Amino acid sequence: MTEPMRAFRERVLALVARIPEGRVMTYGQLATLAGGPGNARQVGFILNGLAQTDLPWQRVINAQGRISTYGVGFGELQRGLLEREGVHFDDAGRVDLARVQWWPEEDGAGQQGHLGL
DNA sequence: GGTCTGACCAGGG
DNA sequence: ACCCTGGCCAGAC
Repeated sequence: MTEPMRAFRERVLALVARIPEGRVMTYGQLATLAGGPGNARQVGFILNGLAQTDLPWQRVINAQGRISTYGVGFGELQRGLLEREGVHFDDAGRVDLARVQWWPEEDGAGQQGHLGL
């Protein structure tokens, strides 16, 4: 693995670790914030195998608000974990990103209107 | 090198 | 809302 890619991976994991309970981030969003816009697919690859770590991997979904892990057998688990955190899925199996997507900037001062406004 | 694949994404029909 | 397409780029052969 190349050095730049290793650094990218570390930044992605660091971001995932900061996602608050009940909130989510998308693959593309993580890629961009980690300094690799366009590397959304790599983020999925990086997260593969993280299901047994203490990182909140379940809080990463795709840009359409859908679970992307059914294909690798973690779909039901991921959805269950998120629902247990209070994330709501609609009839189409999607979450309302406008409400639950998390951006690091929210840490210090709330900016995004996720508080149901 | 070449080629295929993927826990993706945005756009178009 | 759906499906398809092209673009994307690191890994694995």
